Amino acid sequence: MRAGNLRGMSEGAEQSPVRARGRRAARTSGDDREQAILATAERLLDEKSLGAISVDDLARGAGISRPTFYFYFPSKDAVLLTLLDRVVAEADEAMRTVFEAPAAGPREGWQRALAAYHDTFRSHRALTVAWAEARSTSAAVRSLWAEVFERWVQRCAAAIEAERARGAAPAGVPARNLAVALTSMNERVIYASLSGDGPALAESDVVPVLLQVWLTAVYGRAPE
Amino acid sequence: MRAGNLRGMSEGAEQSPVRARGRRAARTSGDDREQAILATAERLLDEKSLGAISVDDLARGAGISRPTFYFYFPSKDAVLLTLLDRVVAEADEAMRTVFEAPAAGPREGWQRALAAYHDTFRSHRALTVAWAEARSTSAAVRSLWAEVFERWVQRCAAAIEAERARGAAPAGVPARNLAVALTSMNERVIYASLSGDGPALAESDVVPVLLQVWLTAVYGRAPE
DNA sequence: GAACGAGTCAACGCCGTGTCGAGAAACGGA
DNA sequence: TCCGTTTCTCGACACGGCGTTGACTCGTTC
Repeated sequence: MRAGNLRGMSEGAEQSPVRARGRRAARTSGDDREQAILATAERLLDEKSLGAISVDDLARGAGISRPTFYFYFPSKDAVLLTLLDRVVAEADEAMRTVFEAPAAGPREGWQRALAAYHDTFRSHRALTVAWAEARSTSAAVRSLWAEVFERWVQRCAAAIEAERARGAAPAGVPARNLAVALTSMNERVIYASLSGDGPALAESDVVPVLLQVWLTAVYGRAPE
Repeated sequence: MRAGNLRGMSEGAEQSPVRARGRRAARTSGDDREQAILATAERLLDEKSLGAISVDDLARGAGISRPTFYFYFPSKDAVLLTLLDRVVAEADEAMRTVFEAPAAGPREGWQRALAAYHDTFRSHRALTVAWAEARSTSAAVRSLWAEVFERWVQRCAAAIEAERARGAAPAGVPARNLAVALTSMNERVIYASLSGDGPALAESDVVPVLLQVWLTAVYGRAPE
């Protein structure tokens, strides 16, 4: 009895589901179904919100019955989590790239980081919106988000501290607090521009505006 | 047949539910029930999330049966919306007060505005968290939020423009875009600190950090 | 060809929502 | 005082989503 990949219970590593133990992964029709479910989920998310998608929709879309769905995934959230793992990997990779590449100057560097953040989520609009939606209902989704957020905050806080250390940025509130506030801004502004609900910035305005706020917050000074 | 107050359908004004048409509001046991429902909702929200509260919980808490609940409110969301109307009124009042009172200086003024924003939502923690949660499931809730957000943005954008006009703040990205980004930051940072999920600022750090970002973003300059 | 595991699904139980229609309770007039 | 109207109440229902159970098929392996 395949337990599905266990997203949804116990957080943690759990990279690839140990799959293909047998020499040649004999008869993998099961994997096809699993992929079909994931593909269906991604397709349906382009059309409707996560809440409007039922397990039955996913099963039908993958050409199986509802109980069979549960053979592959323990819940709808687990499907989302599996999909999100890809996005998270991509986001982490983008972050690594950006923070390790040498920048021509501060403006260049922060600009690139913000653009990377924006691009990553913009290129997975539907998933990003579903992610935010599921945060209120699933602790696992919430904590996956918290991990990603935390990694960005740490990178940014470290970068701010480095700028302060070399005398390029003035001291002020703790670097970590600054990073938390600014990263929160990124998150909310980008989400609003992707989901299109309420007053939001046009996509082309997002990075310039965020950049201005980041630069002044990190390097600028208040009046008096 | 009382239609309940019609929160949940057709947005709009709809201040007080036209109640008490009869000379003396003869026999208002109905109002008592309605208040009981609202009070129950507020009490339960302190204990559990909106999603974990069923219509049955609200009905039982108010001492009535589930069908009777529907005599007073068309849905659970409508109860929340009614509760939120109070918070919105309070937030608008706080905003009006803050923006109309003369400030000793820029720092004073913005500090007061941020504190007002923070205080308003902090004093209704449970409702604020429920509000955010319901935004993903109810269009009415979403649009109520958008209205409040928009009013703050307009006030702040106007204030920024005034500062620019009198030469105190440099030109840069459009004032409205700046206001949208900064207000988004407020929203997200305050929500995170109230809901306590994921990495968040301590409540006492919220206003100082936000203030630093606002001041530098409005008045400061980027390097080069 | 028996035993096994992977895969499949009809049928079930549970819980939440919202509605319908039959009443009880209070009032306002004739 | 009775009678109609309005207000209010709820038992019973229909529906839909979730997750589980138990039996059944079908290849593979020994």
